[in-house]
Amino acid sequence: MITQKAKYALRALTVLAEADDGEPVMISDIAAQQKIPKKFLEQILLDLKHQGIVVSRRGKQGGYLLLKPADMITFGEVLRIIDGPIAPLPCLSITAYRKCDDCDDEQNCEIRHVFAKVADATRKVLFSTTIADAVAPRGAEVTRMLA
Amino acid sequence: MITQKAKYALRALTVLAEADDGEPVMISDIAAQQKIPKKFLEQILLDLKHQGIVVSRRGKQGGYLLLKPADMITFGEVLRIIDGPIAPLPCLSITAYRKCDDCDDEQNCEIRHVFAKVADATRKVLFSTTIADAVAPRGAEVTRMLA
DNA sequence: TTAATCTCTATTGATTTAGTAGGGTTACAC
DNA sequence: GTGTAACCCTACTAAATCAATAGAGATTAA
Repeated sequence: MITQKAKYALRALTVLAEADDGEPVMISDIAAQQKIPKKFLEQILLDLKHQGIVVSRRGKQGGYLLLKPADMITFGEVLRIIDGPIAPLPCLSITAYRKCDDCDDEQNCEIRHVFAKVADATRKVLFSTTIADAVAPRGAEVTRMLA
Repeated sequence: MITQKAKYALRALTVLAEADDGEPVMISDIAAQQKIPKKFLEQILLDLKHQGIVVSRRGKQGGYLLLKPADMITFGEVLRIIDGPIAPLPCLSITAYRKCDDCDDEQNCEIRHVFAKVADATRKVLFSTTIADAVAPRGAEVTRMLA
């Protein structure tokens, strides 16, 4: 299960993706629109800012904007920032590799072998889907395939 | 990430799969062989027993055996028993569906749509891989494909 | 200059994780 | 028929994580 926090982050980004270009959206507007506790959302957006996903403007008329175009922000990178490694085992993580405590011969680990496939399949989906895909009207994928 | 408990469960089952047919394996042997805390393993095997994956014999000369052949026990069903739902969102779980608190129109949820693909891809791997696959010598898959 | 807005750190209660503890029950071996 | 080696079951606990809340600080437009 992904965390509530990650869900909030993705929803918040879809709001920013749908905003007019260059127009910052206030935290409180995002929070209201997506039913996210405002103070919690503040932390989330701050994380996303520190990791280069969004930018902010302070003071009156301030708010948040996407730093990159929505079709350049993948679900995978957002999940990594908020929830940590995508991989189901530490020894399969690309960004946070760690040997399993109870495993000595990693190459021959029966478990690892199977979960490597799971990780690949998951990554394939998460890194090929962007925030733009999420906000696209349903049926857009078909449209694109026909184009 | 899957839990340590699930990893232990899968490893324990591979031990049972490699045991001689009809020969029970003692908890302490499994624990020693796979470096699993014995008392913790007791609980795990008990769960697996209650869910019809293994059977036990009590008393002296007792131990555990697989209830079904190893190639009929999938990673998916073991994970469900130990870690709960496979799905990354409660609203995508087959066995434990629950509406997301913050979501009213499930059909049009942008997030759900993406994670449905993740769930499908994950299930495809987890329910097509069995304990028998895990214990099979490396290269067996290729062998099978050439056969 | 003031009010609206983001920034940052700390704290908290609930839940989950990864075990430990400690009896109880069963059945083989002698 | 008794001892003891095995599984059975429930409860407990320490640490980590999750989902927030709290509150003071910094910045900027009006």
